[in-house]
Amino acid sequence: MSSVTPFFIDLVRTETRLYNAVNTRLRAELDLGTGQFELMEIIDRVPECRVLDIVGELAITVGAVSKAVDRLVAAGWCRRAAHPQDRRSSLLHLTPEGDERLSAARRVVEAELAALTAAVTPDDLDRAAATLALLRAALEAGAHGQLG
Amino acid sequence: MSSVTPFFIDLVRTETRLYNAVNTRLRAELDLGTGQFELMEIIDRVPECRVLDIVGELAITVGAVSKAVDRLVAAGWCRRAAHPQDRRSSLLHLTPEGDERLSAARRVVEAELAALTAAVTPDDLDRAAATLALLRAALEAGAHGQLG
DNA sequence: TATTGTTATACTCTATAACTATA
DNA sequence: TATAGTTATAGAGTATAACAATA
Repeated sequence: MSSVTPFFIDLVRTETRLYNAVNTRLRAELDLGTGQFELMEIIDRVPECRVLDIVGELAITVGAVSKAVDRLVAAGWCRRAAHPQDRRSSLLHLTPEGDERLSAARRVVEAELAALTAAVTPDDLDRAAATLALLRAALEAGAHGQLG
Repeated sequence: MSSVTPFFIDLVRTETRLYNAVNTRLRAELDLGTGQFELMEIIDRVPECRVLDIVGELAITVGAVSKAVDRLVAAGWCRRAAHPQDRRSSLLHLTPEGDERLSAARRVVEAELAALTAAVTPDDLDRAAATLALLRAALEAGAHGQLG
């Protein structure tokens, strides 16, 4: 049987390099980190988004998300609104400025990624994407709310 | 044309979950982090390994590697030896204890990854691995020593 | 009691840069 | 001068856990 560890190592190395490159472009052009971009993507996509929704999707700690939201709020890109049914919780939504920043970031990210992945055929990339999506879904189904 | 961003997001999410799970197992069973495992893998594999060799492979900063090596040395798993030709540099090598720890870690990592990726067929996994390896090589060729 | 989030501590990593020693 | 590595600072991530407010 073949080993899975080399796949893991290539996955980690590729992720690091893509993430770093995207981060550099976003910082230079929009004064935004990749982490902030990911947070804003989720807040924009998930209806009535709460902090724990972000925790579940990013698989990072609730403390880290809470502080990251603080920074988005301080930047003027996000607001916390009172949750009508659950007063422990806040509903997160982007401000108009946040929405504009996110739209611009999406274009930068896509352009940078397209350039970086040009060495691989679209067909191979699509197949790898499908496998990763499947693997991701299986990992999320198995995690049951825990990180990892 | 199809978008590359969803591929990137699935890549990052999958990497995070696999990395977290491996990290949890290594911490619990060997009191070792995944980052330390990666460092020791490189030190073990690269002949006459120097700090900058690790920087080039992991795409993290030289400061982070220098401190990480400090921790490996403090744990008794690695030593710095004087470089015979270049006295600015040290040659890194694992101690016998480090070697044993690495061997044990390899088994834990492979077992954990095999369990986590069971939802994907070996054939699909091999193809995704080949695509990632190709993409990784292209990114490393393009980076020319810079991070990213 | 369990859940949602905030806050605190300590550690690791990030970028950036000053700095030493050597090539 | 350039390179190899160490060290320092500040910001952001990690785990862990105490904590408040609410379900």
